[in-house]
Amino acid sequence: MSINLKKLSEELGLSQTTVSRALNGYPEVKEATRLRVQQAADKFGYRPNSRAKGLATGRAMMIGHVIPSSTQHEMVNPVFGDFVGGASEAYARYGYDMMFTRVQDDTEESAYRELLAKRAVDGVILQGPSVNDPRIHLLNELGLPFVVHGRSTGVTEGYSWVDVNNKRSFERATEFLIDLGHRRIALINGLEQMDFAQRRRDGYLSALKARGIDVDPSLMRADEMTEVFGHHQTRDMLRMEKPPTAILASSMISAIGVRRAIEEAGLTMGRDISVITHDDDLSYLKNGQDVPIFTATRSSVRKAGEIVAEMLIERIHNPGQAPLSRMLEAELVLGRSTGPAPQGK
Amino acid sequence: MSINLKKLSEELGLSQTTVSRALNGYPEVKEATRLRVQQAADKFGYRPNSRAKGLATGRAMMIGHVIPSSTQHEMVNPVFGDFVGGASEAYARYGYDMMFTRVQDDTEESAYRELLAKRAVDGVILQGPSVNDPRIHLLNELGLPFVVHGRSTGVTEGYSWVDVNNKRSFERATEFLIDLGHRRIALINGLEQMDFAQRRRDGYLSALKARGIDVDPSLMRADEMTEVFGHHQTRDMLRMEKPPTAILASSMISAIGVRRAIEEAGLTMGRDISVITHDDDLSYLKNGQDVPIFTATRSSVRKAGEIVAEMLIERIHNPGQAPLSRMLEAELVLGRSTGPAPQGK
DNA sequence: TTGAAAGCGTTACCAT
DNA sequence: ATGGTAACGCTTTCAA
Repeated sequence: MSINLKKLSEELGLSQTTVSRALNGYPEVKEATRLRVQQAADKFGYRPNSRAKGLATGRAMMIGHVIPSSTQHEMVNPVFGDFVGGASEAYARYGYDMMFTRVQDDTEESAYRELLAKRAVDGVILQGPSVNDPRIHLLNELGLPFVVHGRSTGVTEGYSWVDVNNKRSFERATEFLIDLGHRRIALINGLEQMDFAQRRRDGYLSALKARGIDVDPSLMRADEMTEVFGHHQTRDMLRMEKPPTAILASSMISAIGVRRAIEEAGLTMGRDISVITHDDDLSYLKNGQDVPIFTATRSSVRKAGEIVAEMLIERIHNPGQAPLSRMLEAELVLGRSTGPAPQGK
Repeated sequence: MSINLKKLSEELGLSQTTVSRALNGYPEVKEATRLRVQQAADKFGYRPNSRAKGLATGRAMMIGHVIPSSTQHEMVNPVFGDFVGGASEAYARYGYDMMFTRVQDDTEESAYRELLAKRAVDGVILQGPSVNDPRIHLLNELGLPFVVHGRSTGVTEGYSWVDVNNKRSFERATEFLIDLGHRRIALINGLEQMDFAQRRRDGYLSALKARGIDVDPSLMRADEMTEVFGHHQTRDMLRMEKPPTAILASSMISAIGVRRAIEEAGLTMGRDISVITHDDDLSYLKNGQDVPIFTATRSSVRKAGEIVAEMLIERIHNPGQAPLSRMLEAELVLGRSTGPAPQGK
């Protein structure tokens, strides 16, 4: 059996109380004692049992992330990794751990209830909110501290959120393509009920309208952002009478399918057609001659993860405080690369 | 305050003992009683407090994953998501939760010690082993149950592992390119000290040698599998006097950089050059005319995650049992697509 | 078939 | 500045 508080205190000839206090930095313990305790603890590699500590303090020091299996591909989405990477960074700073629970789609609601009932977490982060997301009401009702990454159009009650300005990002990306001379710009978007997808679409439409360009609904495709989806939609659009000359892809993963379809069609990227998408930090390309155009929001997502996590911890520490929110501008990098848009055809 | 065992038992006019037994399926409780207890529990939404339960049973019902921050980009790697997705599926089946701990690179060892000392997890999964990975000895020494995803060449002591046959996969991919007529095949590999990278390289070399093709070291590049890396190496190789006609990329992410560099160079994929990489399930492309060639190992990785998790749980339940191991063949899909390799040039 | 009570390893309150 | 002890919420042993 490993060392515990009782053994450690016996070893030191002190009470458990004093040892505990010394280790937790309580001011009333004599400095000499604290030092002695600290050294003994180090020597024996003592760490308080987290279950016991949690039971005694009532805090789990754990943040929950619930992943519906339909969003399974989300975990595969680099953006998910970026977000989680940022969040875990913040958790580590405050001594929190991060827990993932995978649930069947129809069990998501009970998953939150259980997390709370089991007292397994001190709070949760809500990822990928849909329009009118019912989970927000549920969590408010449960009184489980949470912060949403993104927003949920239609929800009227208060909630804390951190979001990237998706609308503005896609507006700018679209404007950029228009500036390059493109007129037939396709949008490969995420599932329509996802809040971010709506905002991105709004940005796209807003840019087109501002420039007086007709919106062609057949150039707007929305579904789960898989590679297959990107491929099929692009293939179909390239077979149209007037195919798009540029494609704005809502996800790095679906963009892979987009590019595959372009390859298959025998077209050359950047000459016959332009693709613009979320991407890694591509500043390394900036000085290149034939730099592809792109938006770089991945680093913004990472930062969002950090901010969401901090906000959540803040809310856990100060329960009952009014909802907070924070809007982030995406770090956009729009490079010129594709030359003028293909004419006519 | 939420419902707990005490309140529930008072509500029922039974002892905590009986209620606990009823809920945990002990045989000695009368069926009528069990039913009554079960209904009341459902009604009040009672769930045992996981900290208290863990403290009483000595089991955390939690599996740990330690992520060194240098491997941070790993989380962004789709393969990481696939693996974790598979693992969490298995965890859920057995009632385990999944915990991530992010650590500074130099703190990784103490992270495991702490996880054990705090009794925060029942076992851990070791991901991304290097050659001669010191963590294996550490975990054996600590007696913390673990299973390695991958193997570690050079480690002589026993350990449980699940691995995909990386060597054979890359051997077959290389053979396939050779069959298409390619002679100058580049390998964009992961960090040399990673065990999987060595095995992949071995497979690549083995195929070249079997066909009597000279190995050109300048066509072999190895580093962290980022997009930037894939881009830079490809750009450099394309500027060589005798550039490669095919590129075998060890990661989907670096392959994105590879393709970017090819675009920049004004080359057309599948005509001027072929790229083959790990990828999603691309069976959807099978019937296409200009199907790109590829290997599909992502589904294998997912399955590996599931198997690793099951093996770990098995080991947690039966401590002291001899190490187990399991080798998986990657589900390879090698489609013909690129036509003959570019001649001369 | 049921119950009382002793743990599990902490923290925190109340004394001293 | 230190110690005794209750409490946290559950499981499990021992009795009945």
